[in-house]
Amino acid sequence: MSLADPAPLQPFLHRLLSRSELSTAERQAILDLPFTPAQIAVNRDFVRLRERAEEAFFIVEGLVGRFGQNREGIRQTTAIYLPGDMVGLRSIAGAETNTALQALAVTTVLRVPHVALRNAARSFPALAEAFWRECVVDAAILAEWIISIGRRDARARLAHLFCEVACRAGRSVPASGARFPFPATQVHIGEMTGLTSVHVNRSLQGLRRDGLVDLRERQIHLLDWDRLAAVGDFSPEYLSLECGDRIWSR
Amino acid sequence: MSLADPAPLQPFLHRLLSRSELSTAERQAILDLPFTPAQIAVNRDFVRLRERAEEAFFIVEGLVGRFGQNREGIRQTTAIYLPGDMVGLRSIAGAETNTALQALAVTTVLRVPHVALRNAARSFPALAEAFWRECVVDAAILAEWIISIGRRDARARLAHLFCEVACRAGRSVPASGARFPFPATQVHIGEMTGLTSVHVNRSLQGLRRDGLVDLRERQIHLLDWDRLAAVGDFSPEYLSLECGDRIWSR
DNA sequence: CGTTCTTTTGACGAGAGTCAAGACTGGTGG
DNA sequence: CCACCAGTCTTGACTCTCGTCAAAAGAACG
Repeated sequence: MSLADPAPLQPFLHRLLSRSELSTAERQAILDLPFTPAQIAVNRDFVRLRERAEEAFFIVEGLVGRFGQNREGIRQTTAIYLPGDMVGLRSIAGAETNTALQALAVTTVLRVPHVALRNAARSFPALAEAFWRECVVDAAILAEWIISIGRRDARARLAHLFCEVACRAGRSVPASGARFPFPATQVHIGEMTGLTSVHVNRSLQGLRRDGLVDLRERQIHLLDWDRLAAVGDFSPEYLSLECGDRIWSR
Repeated sequence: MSLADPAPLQPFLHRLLSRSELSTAERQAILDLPFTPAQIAVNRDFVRLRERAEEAFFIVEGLVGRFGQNREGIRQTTAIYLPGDMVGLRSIAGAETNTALQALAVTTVLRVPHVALRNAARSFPALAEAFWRECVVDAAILAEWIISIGRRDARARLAHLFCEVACRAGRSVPASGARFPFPATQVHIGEMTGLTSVHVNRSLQGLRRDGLVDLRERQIHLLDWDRLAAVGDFSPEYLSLECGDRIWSR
C-alpha cells in the first residue's frame, strides 16, 4: 500500500469491520484519524522498556515484536504484529509499561496519536467496543502463546507459530503450498518461542526434512498444512477470523 | 464476605474504582447488576474447553484457573483469579473459545450474566472503558507469564508467581513476613509455571531452604520479600496497583 | 570485496521430565 | 474412635530435550 493512498487507514477500518459492525459516522471517524507515516529500520527498538508511547502504530508493511526481558537481558517476545495490525490499542485504556517494541524487519507504520484514538472511542462507544474486541483477540493469542511455550516442545512450538502467522497473514485458514512473507530471523523466532536460535535452527531443519514447512528468503512456505497443524496442535478458532456468524451483534 | 451482605458486588465496584473514575449513576449500575451466588467444588472444571460461558464470575473466596491444554491433554494454566477478581469480563466483547475454567479450591463466586454486563457497558461508556481497562491489566499479566515461562528457570518462575500473587492479593507490594492464602497444590503450580509437579516440589524446597518463601497450609509465607523479588526478577508496575497518579483520567 | 549478520554444525553440559515408590495428610464412614 | 482411602508431598534413579560455547560457512549489503 502506498502512503499516497487516498485513505491509508482504510485497512484498519477493514480490520475492525471484520469483527465489529460500525455505522457510517463511526467508519468515517476511523478514516479521519490523524496519522504520520514512518519507516522503522530493522532491529530498531522504537519503544523502549518503561517508556510510554504516545501513539499507536498501524503496520503497513514489515513485522513488529513486543518483548520483555529477564534479569540477564535475554529477550522474550510476547506478541508479534503483522501488516494490518494496530499496535498499542491496549494503551488507550491503560498503561503498558513492561514491554517494548522492536522492528523485526524494515517496517512501514502509520503513527496514530493515542489522544485521537481515545477521543474517537469516547465519541463513539461502538468504536470503544471495537477496539476492546481487538484487545480481547490479542489476549486470546497471548494465552495461546503461554500454552505453547509452557507445554509444547520446540517442534510443536514452531509449527504452532507458523500456523498462527499463516492464518493471521491471510485472514483465513491457508492451503498447502501457500507462501507468505515472514521476515523474522531465527534469532527472532527463538525470542518468540522461548528457545535459543541454535535449537530453532535444528528444529526447523526437522520440519523441513519432514516436508511440513520451509523458511526461505524471509518467507514461510507451507508444504503440508494439515500435518503442520497436527504437529503444532493448532486450531484457529481463537483468532476469531470468521466474521459471518458474529455472536456479539449489537 | 457473607452472601447476605447488603451489596455483594461492592468489592467489584471497589476494584473498578481503583483504576477508573465512575459517576454515581455508573457506580449504582454496577451495584444493581443481577447475580447468583454459587459454590464450586475443588478441581471442578466449571467451564469446559470450547464451551461458551453465558456469565462472568466474581470471585468471593477461593481460587480459579483458566487453562488450555496440548494434544496429550497436559494442562497449562494461562491465568489465575483471586478473590476480588472478575473472571470473564473479556467475553463481553468477544468470544473466548480456547480456554476453560477450573476451581483450584473450594470457591465462592457471584455469577453475573454477560448480557447484564454488556447492557451496563452500553448504557454507560465509562463502564465499558473500566471493563476494558481491567482486560488490559489482564493482558499485561499474560505477557509477563510468557516472559516467565519463556525465559526464567524454575526457581525464578516460582518466585515471580508468588510475588505476583502477593501483590494482587494485597493490592499492594507486601512486606517480608506477610502471609496470605494460596490454596493451589503443587500440581496446580506446575500447571501455572509450565513445570512438572515433581520439579515444582524440588524447586520449592530450594526457595524454602534459602529463606525466601514457604508454602504451608495453603498459605504463602513471605520470608524475604526483597530477595524473593530479586530472584523472581519481579517489578510490580505491570499490575497497575497504584491508583494515585492515574494517567488516563477522563 | 571486506564486513556484518545469519545460518549451520559439533561437542558437551545442565535443567527439567519421567517413572516409580514411599510417606504424609485430611476426610469419610463403619 | 479408629481404619481406610484418596489426594498430596517427597525422594531417588535415570533419561532426554534443550542450552552453551565455539567456530565455520553462507548471505546480504554497502
